Amino acid sequence: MISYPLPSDWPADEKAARAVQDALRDRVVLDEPGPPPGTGHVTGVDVAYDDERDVVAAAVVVLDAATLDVVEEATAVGTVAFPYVPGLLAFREIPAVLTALSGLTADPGLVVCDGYGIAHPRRFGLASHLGVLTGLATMGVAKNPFTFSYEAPAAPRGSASPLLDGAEEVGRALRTREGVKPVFVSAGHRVTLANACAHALRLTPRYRLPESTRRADALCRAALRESAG
DNA sequence: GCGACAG
DNA sequence: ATCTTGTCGC
Repeated sequence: MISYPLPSDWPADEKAARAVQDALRDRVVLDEPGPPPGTGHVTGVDVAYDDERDVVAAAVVVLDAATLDVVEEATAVGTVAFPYVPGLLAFREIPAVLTALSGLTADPGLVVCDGYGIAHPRRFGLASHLGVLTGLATMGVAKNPFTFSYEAPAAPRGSASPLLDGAEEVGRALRTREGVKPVFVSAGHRVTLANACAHALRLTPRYRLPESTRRADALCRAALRESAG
């Protein structure tokens, strides 16, 4: 099994965190198409919190990309080491996520994060950060447009419209269910935006959110409950 | 200065 | 993220 250690220079405050983002953003790879949709593995990642106890639980669920069957799961429980600050989400979630990923035996394949990749104030969101640290292909699927703007995509499933930061397309608003609020897809690392959207559609045969994040969400919540009572 | 703001 | 009852709909 592969180990994904937390960098020794992990920041403790906001100023240092932004400096880390500025130092690593150039390592993001966006010219690789990424794994073909429907092949290999797709891994969902999510994190849950218990603010009262300062506890964080992360879960990673490896799925067979073709059947969406669960191949392997892993969780990690730890202490919250960073507050939620818009734009710095990665520093709150990544420590526990790396520990959970290190518990896997299977190849993660494409990692799908609950949040953003390149669609970020400094173009280095959670998915991109996780990709650079692990070398894995990553993408983000967020439930909200964050600070970006978009025009509602057409009603049919599969319709999409650009997610904009000014005039720059940083991601895409993708309709995964007919007539339902779209999800916001962005490339993280070693994946193309078009390919990321194709993966997102394959992962949503029934619900608005990807099966990968739904599985990971349920698992990290369960892990958090079991860590308490 | 004010409001907005992934999870 | 998390706190929370009922409610509308397939």
